[in-house]
Amino acid sequence: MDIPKQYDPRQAEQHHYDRWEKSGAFAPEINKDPNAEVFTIVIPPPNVTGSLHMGHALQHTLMDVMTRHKRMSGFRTLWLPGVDHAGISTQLMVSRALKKEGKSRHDLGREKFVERVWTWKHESGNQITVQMRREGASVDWSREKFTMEEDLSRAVREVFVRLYEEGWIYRGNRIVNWCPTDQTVLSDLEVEKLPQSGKLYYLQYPIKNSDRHVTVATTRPETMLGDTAVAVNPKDERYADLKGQTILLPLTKREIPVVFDEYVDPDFGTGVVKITPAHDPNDYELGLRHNLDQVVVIDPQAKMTPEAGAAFAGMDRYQARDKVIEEFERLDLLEKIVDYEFSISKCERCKTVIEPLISEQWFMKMDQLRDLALDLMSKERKPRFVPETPYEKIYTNWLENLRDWTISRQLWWGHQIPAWYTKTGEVIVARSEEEAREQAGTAELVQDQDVLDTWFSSALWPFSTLGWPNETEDLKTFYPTSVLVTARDIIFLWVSRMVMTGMKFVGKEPFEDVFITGTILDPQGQRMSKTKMNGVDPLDVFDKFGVDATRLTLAQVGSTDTRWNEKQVESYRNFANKIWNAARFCLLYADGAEIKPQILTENKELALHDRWIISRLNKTARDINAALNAYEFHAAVQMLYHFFWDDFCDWYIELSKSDVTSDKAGPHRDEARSRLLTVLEQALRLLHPFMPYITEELWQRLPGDKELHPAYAGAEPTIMLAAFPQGGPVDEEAESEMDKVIELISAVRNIRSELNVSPSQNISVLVEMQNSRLREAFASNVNQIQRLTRASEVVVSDHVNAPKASAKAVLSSNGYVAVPLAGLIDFDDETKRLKRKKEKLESEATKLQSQLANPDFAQRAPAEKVQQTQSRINEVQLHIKALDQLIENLQ
RNA sequence: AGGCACGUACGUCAAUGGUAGACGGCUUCCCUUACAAGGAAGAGGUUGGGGGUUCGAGUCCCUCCGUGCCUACCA
Repeated sequence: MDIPKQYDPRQAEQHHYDRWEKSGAFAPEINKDPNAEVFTIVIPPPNVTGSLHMGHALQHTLMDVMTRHKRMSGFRTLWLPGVDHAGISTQLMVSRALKKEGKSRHDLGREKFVERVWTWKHESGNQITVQMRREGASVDWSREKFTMEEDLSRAVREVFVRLYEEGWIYRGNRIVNWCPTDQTVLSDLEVEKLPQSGKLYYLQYPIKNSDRHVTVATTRPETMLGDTAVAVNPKDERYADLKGQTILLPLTKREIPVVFDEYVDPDFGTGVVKITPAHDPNDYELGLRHNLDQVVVIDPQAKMTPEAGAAFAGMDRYQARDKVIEEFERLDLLEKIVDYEFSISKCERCKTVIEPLISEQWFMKMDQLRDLALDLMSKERKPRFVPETPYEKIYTNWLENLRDWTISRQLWWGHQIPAWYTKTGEVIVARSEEEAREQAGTAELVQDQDVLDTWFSSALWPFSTLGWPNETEDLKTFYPTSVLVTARDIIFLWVSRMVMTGMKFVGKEPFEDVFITGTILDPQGQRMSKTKMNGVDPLDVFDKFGVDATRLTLAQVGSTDTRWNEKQVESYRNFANKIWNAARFCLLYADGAEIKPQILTENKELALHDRWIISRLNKTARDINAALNAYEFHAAVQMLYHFFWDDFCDWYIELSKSDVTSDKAGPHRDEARSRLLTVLEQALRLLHPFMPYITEELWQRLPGDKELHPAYAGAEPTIMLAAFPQGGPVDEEAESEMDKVIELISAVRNIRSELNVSPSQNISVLVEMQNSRLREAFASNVNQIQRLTRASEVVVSDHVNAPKASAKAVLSSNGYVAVPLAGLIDFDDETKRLKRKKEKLESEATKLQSQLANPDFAQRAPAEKVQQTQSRINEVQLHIKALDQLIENLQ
């Protein structure tokens, strides 16, 4: 067999995914066990406009690790993929393309525009699904969903109608966040507040029938044209005499009242606030309380309206601002302008400054839905957040302060609101136009032009994708899903809403657990973002180091924020190469070997290193299962790395090498080779959820029949469907004896290194060991010890007469090892070397003894702890004593 | 403005209140017949500062310093 010396990730990545997908191994139907437990994940649907970024790669890796682990453990697994129609982003993207042709969406008209979006979707909207295949994501493509397709749209309409009938969805005229660029309303969660340095303008408003004035402070002077009152705090004695006074609003000739409201903070600014109910959310609320007029002076294009006055009508809001200031200056009513830091609301997508406007929109009442989610948390503690802190609290706090959700959007791309209007203005909400006609008793209906917020359909994702509102088999089988894996920034936008709708419409929580991933930051600790251009493209990393190495790096990130560190990926690339070469060795000596998992459990007389590796394998498998079930990905990766590299490669392969590579063919050699190959095969299975490509590539090269998990009997062979090792008995005796063998070999290597004895120089190794069991263990491993210490002879005895000119090291359990080095030993240096070791031990002993000497410790610490400390002291002291002996012998 | 996290080796990160670890990097030696993307052996820490609780603190409490994140209607 010809196996290259270096692992080529690209080669493996090209060969397996298609076969997996076509064989149906990703679909739950592959599992033939009718009693199999079910494991489900629905993917957070990426935007159809999106391409893969590090956040996706992280989430997908974790979901794939879980899914592959559960699948190999015999679960009926479904990882359901899909894509979100992403209303605003997609509409913007297609509009931009149109602009290049010199057209706007209005030139096309709604119908043609939407057609155009669909064409775009079919041509270039599947980029991310291609990239997910590269990642190795074992999603069931046969169930792939898109939020705009008919069955999901049906679910959207169903939910809308039901909530409308209950009075939880309503239409109303309220102040909303308006984006003048995108020409649509936005929910509170779609605007971001950014700190900004600006100016605070102090304007003087004359008081009628008086020569006095009040001064108000504002960051947006242009809104004064829409002022309908000024307000002061009722407790503010400075302004008590304003009661009943009228203000002459400059530039407008309007007379406006003074109102008294607790909202005003007397300590800020002048303590007098100008009130513009039509253009500020707080003023709007205050206006309602005091029955104030709403004068609209800014229109949806952010231009001034005729109501702003002839001098301003048609002017841009910022131009108007300058003009207002100019006028105030001219009238000598501008008191001062000061520099001021404040936050400004911007459209999350296009960064335009939001203009609060009064507008007729659809809203969803959230109080009862919110209570469903809060009750679920308080009564059943669901969903379970991982990590629990701080996310459980963040989630509940947010729910407690939840306000109504603006669900309509003035876009064309999205789910058109299933509401129709009759000529007389009657509103009909229905599941379809026919239904609406029936209800209205007329065919002359006009459908509402708005669409729903993209997150409306996302909120239904865990059940709409499984066929709801139909009572499908999939819904019965896979809902509630097992775990949701997502980033923390959409806990409110998405997670909470899924919980609420899931409870309301299916009556059960949509997922048991919510795993919140960490964030991958750039090397400077900054968030990766398109605008900063500091993002690392996962596909570049795949190309450079391979998908498997990247996945291992990402899996380790888990739920902690981590700075991107390419070195880490490189080290896992090296790990992949190590795996490759370990397998290469096993395969080079596979003649006569077969994979027999039963040898791992049968009670047979085996050599120490065989018993040891089986024990290590069992323990590692057990611990990895536990770690994965607890979402401790970091721990699982560490365990795999150490098991494979340290235990399997550095020790087991080396210890079994002489048997495996022996010239003598025969059962002894065959069995050694079979054990090696079997352990390798088990290790590949453990690695597979993390490193699907290399493990499959190697597994396919292993000789003979390889067993699949019984649930997948008869399926096309793939490591994907082999049973995940569950772990078995741990052989404490073998582990402890092996530790001593390792200690002995390390001690000799240490002597070699410290005394600069070249590896090529022959040495003798003399071992004195009082403990008979260990003496036997050493004796029966003389060949291995000799090989690994590169010694010409190894003598093990209960008493050795080592020459004085020997380098020595103390072994635990009453023994020492001596390496005679006539001519190379300087007695003074050797004494110093041993004394250095002694010093280290002495400082440890001192520390422990002072602890033990403390009567409080002996009294209050658990007996077990005291016992442990005592026995450690004994051990250390024994070691010191032995060292003293060696030092004395040198004198 | 409030709230919440975080601060551990040169770097990135681990550590149910019980002797502080891993990987990379670094130093020395070695192309030993799976692998130099490798092997062997090392060096490296008052766990941001200070105080407290405890027999015992990286871990719990207080405080200061530093860094992030989220929420918010201060015009």
